[in-house]
Amino acid sequence: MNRLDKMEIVRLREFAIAVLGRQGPLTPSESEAVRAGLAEMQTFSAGTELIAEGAALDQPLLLLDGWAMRQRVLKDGRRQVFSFVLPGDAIGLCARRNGLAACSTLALTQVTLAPMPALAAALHAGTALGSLARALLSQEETFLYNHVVRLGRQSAQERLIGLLLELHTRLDQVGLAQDGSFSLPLTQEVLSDALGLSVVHTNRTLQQLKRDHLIASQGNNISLADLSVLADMADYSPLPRHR
Amino acid sequence: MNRLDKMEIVRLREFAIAVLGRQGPLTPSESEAVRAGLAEMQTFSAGTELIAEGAALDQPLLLLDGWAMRQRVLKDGRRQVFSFVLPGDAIGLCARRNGLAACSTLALTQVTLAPMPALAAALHAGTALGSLARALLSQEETFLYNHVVRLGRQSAQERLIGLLLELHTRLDQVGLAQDGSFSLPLTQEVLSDALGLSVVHTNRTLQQLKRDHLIASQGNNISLADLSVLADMADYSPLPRHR
DNA sequence: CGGCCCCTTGAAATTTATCAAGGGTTGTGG
DNA sequence: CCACAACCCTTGATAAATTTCAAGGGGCCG
Repeated sequence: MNRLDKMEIVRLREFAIAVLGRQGPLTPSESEAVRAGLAEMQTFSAGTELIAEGAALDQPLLLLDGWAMRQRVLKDGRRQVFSFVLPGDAIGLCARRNGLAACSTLALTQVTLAPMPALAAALHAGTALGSLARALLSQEETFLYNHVVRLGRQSAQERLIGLLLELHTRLDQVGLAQDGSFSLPLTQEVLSDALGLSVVHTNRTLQQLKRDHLIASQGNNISLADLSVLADMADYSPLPRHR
Repeated sequence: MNRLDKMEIVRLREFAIAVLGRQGPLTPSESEAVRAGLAEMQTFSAGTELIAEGAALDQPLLLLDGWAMRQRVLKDGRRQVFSFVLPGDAIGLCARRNGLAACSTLALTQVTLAPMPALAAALHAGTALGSLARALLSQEETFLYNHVVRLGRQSAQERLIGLLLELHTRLDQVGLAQDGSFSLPLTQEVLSDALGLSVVHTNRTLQQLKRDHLIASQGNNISLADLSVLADMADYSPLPRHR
């Protein structure tokens, strides 16, 4: 846990309110509950386990800053990363009573979270916050299905492009991408464990994409050269596939 | 759609009632609703699309007989099978309002289904049927996560064993496996599309398992020789991994 | 009988993993 | 301020897993 300066706290509050209000204005009582949650925001350092596999999902948290991931580790140490949790996403939100976590969630960077029981409360409501809560869950499901397709039926290059495009779409949605580029705080090892590849192969695939001028990077920043070309290469559609 | 003889209808009703009552006795009104649903059972032939990708999930159906699968097809024809739907499972059940199907569901064999709105109604109730409905959904989620691990981090042999063990566990749960053996109405092509392998490789992997006397088959029937040896080979645990 | 579907096989090509090692950067303690 | 460790990225060489291509066989059904 860590101190945030005042400016940062203000920024994160505004971010949260913008994200939660994406589907429409909140009701007064929802607003109140959101405000209360935001007052409790906390910061955790990279590597912290935010939710353990099998834990009860009863206290949704809104991720305000930083990245987290959902993962599982096999007996022999192999690891699979299921998904990434980005700012504006919820952790521990579940549409079922007594839901349990199917995998553990770890902070990938320093993260700031705020308890957001209002999300759970709104889940079955007809309000904008309710739609948002359900949209978060349904996106999560969609992303998992898309990930299965990548792992099961796509080449290394397609997997990588598909994942990068998905991350871009999601970050763009909350204002964290500019013109195809965004901060990607993942080691190649984490990326590999998400994509089901070896680190060496991930490295080479990334380099090939750079050589082909399809992506560029400096430090943690990555930039996707031509979204529509990339989307075509990986059979990627930014929106749910029906529609 | 197809005619069922009377004996078969009786058998399927009893099967449904046993499955739905697995978590405890139903309330009178639930019983009534279940009975009403069962009166409407229908049969569809193999290949029928039971739910289209993007369709509204508002009418849960209980699968009484036969197998179905959830799948998606890429632009170029590659296919990924996400999961199998076995007797006793629900199709079109969703914990969220206005949920949409993330993939399409197809009948793999001739199937018999009964509308079961009582499952949706019970989702947020404290009754035994409510627990069952939630258990069905949470199992489905668990299976999907397990499948991601298979595709991302396991070898062909591990994937195959893991899937066969999962199918065995699930069929055993509803009385459709005897002593490690069960009916497996899947072509090797479907199996391959689930496991993310080529048909040829699936075929060879299966044969190797047979040569090693780990499995045996005749026709659609498969039999798993030693469940604990197999479980060990594929890092498989029949129950949710926590516990 | 012919066609279709599914399973099987061999050979070759391709993709991906593994092994081993070196380089760069960063943070930390001497 | 330097030395060292830890971590991450990179590279080359080799091995292994998996795919692709091509073809043949068997069973089932119209």
